Amino acid sequence: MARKLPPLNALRAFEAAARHLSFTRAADELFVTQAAVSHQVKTLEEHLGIKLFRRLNRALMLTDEGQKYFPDVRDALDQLAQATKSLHKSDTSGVMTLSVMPSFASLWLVPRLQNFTTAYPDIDLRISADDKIVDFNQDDVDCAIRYGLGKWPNVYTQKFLSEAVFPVCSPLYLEKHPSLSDPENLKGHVLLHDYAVINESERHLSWKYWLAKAGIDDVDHTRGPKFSHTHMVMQSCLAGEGDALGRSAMIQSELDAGRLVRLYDHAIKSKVAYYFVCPPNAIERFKIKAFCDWLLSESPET
Amino acid sequence: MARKLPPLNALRAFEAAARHLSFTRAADELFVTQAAVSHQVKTLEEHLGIKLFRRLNRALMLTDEGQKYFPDVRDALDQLAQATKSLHKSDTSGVMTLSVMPSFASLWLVPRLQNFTTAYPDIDLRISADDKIVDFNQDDVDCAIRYGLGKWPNVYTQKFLSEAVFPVCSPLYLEKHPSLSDPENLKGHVLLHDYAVINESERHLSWKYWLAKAGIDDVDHTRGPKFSHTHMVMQSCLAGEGDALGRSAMIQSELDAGRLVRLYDHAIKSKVAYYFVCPPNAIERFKIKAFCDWLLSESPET
DNA sequence: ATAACGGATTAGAAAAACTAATCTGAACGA
DNA sequence: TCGTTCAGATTAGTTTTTCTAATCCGTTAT
Repeated sequence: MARKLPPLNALRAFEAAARHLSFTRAADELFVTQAAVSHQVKTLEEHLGIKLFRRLNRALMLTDEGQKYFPDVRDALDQLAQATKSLHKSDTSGVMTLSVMPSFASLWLVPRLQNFTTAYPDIDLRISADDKIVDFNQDDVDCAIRYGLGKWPNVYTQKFLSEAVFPVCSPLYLEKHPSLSDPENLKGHVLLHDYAVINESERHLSWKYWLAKAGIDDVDHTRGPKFSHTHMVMQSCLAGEGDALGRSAMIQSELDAGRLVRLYDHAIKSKVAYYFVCPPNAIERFKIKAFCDWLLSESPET
Repeated sequence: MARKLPPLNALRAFEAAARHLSFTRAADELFVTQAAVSHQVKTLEEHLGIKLFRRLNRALMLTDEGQKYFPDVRDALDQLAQATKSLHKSDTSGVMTLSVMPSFASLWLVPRLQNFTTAYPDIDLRISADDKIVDFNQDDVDCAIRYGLGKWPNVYTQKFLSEAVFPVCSPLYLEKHPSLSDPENLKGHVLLHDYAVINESERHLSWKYWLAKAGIDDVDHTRGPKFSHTHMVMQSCLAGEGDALGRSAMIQSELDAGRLVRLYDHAIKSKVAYYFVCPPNAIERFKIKAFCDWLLSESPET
């Protein structure tokens, strides 16, 4: 095909200058100096071999040729702007892929998801439940939910849910075990562990950390069954097999339903929280923005 | 208004890549490397926050969003290309200003001009008869005819008429004066001078130079009336008042009509000639090209 | 006269674009 | 299963373009 196009940035300058009939005002619009516009227009005129403006003493006017050229250029640029806007604003339908940790997906997200799909029936949300941190450049994913401190480079970040950690157990278990009015009583309890909690950033989810924070040093934090995933820990706990460290975000519905009860008020309010992340400009997109807004609306914190 | 446009050059790269479904082939079309296209597309995708391509192992395909964006971008760029082409090719009407030396205008150009205006009735040719050399950046002139060696910077140059210089007189004058079979006889003649001929590049138009070239050293080249313009010299000569140095380009019609006769065969074929000049790319314009072509067609040399 | 306006010009700084070289991962072929 | 090819990604450094700051110039308004 090999289209022959003039310098496109120069066209933009020309269009603005023609619209304003002033290099100075065009420069303001484009956030550059008057000199820049002057250069660009000159470049264009030289490229075309056609004078587009008649520079008068105090005014600027289009030559016949400029007069003829301007509407076409304006319309074409309008079309580009329009197409770009549509791309951002009106992608109200189609696939949107979200990457999320499996535990969060099953315990928090999925139970609430119906609200979203009802509100936006045209958005085909795909959940990619995976513990690895996605690279938006690499993986075919539009946005993600991440758990951490909110410091990730090169992404738009929006915190939507913070988390407190405290011991919970089933009412059944509570009946059968020593009073828990005092944390010391934990000595006689079965502690359920999530052994996926290994790295530093998640140590606040371990009994060791929680007991230390609570000032309890005579309970053996290594005792009790260990599970590979949070939801297995919770299943065990719901079944009345012991005490688990509950993450507020994950167990709210269980607490509400009375299937779990909270022991003591002492909670570790962690700095770690749940964040919505997406590529820096993707938040402009209708779908992405809609989902992010929905997350915030589902959060008890907003 | 403040239109919000993505990086335009990146759009061009995207369009080509989408059309070819290959960065490599797009790069070929745009005369850049594959890496450049890759960069540009990435820039665009980051700017938009939207992935436009799905990079597969061996193939490239558009994402849903890219699919939607592409036709709009293609059409807009087409429109720009079209508008630009129109500007160049189909400005078959309207004003076109030509700068030309007054002498050449009256003696060569104007007599022939009817042929041009008949062929292109929609082109409104304005003749700006002026001896100064125009600056296309400064003066509101589309093209010019210049007399010289054809070495002007920053302009498109097309030689269309070279010039020989030789003595002429009117038949009347010839009758009344000594035989002119021999250049020596010029001694008894009246020499008509063009005193506008002052600078080096025009010395070949002076009797002094011509006589020297003809190997005649016993004729006083300072004798005779002096006129400020070529056409005054010619008027005097036509009136039978003396011998003038005729410039072939200017007097062809007088010779043809028998109003002037040529003396001797000895002519100075000068390196100086008549050139059509215009801004470098202006020759792409229909009007300009048409005029230049017409000049060439009017020249006896083509 | 003189200030103000609006564009042009110039030189140099900043930013964008491009290239060359290399890497990657998948598919193809023997 | 190894090596080759293909197409895009990446990286670092260069080149080109674009932009700015400062100043100039001609005109107009006060």
